[in-house]
Amino acid sequence: MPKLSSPPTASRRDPSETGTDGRILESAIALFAARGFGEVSVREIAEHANANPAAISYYFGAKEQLIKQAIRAVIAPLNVKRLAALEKVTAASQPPTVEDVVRAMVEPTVHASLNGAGTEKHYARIMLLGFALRQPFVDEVMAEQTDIIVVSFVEALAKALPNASRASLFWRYDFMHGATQHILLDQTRGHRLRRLSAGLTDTDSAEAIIRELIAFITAGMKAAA
Amino acid sequence: MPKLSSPPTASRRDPSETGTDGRILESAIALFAARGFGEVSVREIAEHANANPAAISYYFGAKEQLIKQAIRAVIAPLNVKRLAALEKVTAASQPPTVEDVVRAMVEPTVHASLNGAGTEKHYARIMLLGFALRQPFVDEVMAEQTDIIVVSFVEALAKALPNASRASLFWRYDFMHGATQHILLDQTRGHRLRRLSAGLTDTDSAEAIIRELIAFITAGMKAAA
DNA sequence: AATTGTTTTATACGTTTGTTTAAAACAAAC
DNA sequence: GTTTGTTTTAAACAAACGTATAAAACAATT
Repeated sequence: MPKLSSPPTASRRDPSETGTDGRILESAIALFAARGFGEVSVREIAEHANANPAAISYYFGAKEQLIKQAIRAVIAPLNVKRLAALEKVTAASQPPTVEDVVRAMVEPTVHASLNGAGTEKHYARIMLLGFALRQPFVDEVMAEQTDIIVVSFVEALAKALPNASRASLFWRYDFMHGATQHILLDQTRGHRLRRLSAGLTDTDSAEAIIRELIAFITAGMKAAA
Repeated sequence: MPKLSSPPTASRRDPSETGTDGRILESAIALFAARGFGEVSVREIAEHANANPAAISYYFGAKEQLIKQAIRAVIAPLNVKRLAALEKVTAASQPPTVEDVVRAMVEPTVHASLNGAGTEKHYARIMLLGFALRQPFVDEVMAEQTDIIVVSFVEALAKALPNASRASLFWRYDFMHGATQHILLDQTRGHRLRRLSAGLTDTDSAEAIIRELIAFITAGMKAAA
């Protein structure tokens, strides 16, 4: 158990400043993303981080805490970008267009997953695993990280589509999320869509994904009820 | 290892005819869906099925084979329904509408997940877990079960949208899949969307989900390139 | 140089894991 | 009723798991 006085992790802010705890967290994220939470052992993480297994207990306590921190570390910075992009289009005197709002969600998400440096690029996989592992402690951190985003974007969509019902906007937000999330997994799943389409879909190209997603989702958002 | 002469599993067709192997498979599916492949032990499955742990080895060999059979048993019958629904709308003399094709995908999928009897109702979770667990033997069975569906539906979409590019249709098929898949998980994730929308979205209602999905996806499919 | 607080290490504990073995129980055929 | 083939069982295997312990190494302060 970590010392109660001045927990080392809480004080450090940037995990890329390679202290032992930062190395552990980065290794955990990379290995989790590649193979899954339950499929990676703390020993493997420690080895990958050039650290001792006991150092994980020292800095993070139990494995559950490490998983929570990993989810947080990947999603939180992306949320900052999404909310910043959203504010940029909603702060204007004119109400935003549907495409503006959709872009504020899609662009940061796709760029992080495909071109992101560091832990950002593991967003899609970590998100998927967070949805897959159905345990209370995961639900907690997932809700903590994603609830605000849903509400903020639905509000912005309501400004862009004043005649749409609130219910429709919640449904369609979820469809947007699902479509975006799923296409971003193609890269890590052996480019299944690219293979099936005989190369017609370049699922490594952030620009292509963004273009196609925005066209599809924007039209879907505008659909009649 | 099972006897090589006349393997017991291969000869039985309906897993609900409660032989020991059928009970094991059903228990495995239910437990896997609830908690994940790696998080459920063969001992738990055996106990839930009122069987001996060794019976799993006897009928299925290794745990990997049991996982493969579980994925197959859940997805295969649903694929039959989807292809039947698709054939019904493409067999006519007139080309199908976009909505026809979308409905042929959405309706069987949603009904299976929400109103399905037996193992069908675990479709969304098993599908998610199949995508989450990135191992060669899982990729194999997932491809085996889903590749034909992609190709068939993209072909049908091409008939409904003769002016759309093939590339667009592949992209949008994937978006359709992602949106459908994700909304079906809300039920098993504590009704997160329903909670955030303060009850405006009834994610237990197959009719509501189908209606909203079809409106959104059909509009997305028709979007200009 | 000695002291204090923090970090890292080697080692071990008790469980649980997937799988195997060989014997027992059962069923069917003659 | 004995034989033959199949199914089920109890018991055990080695390996891997998460975590704890206590000593060593290190760093900072006086």
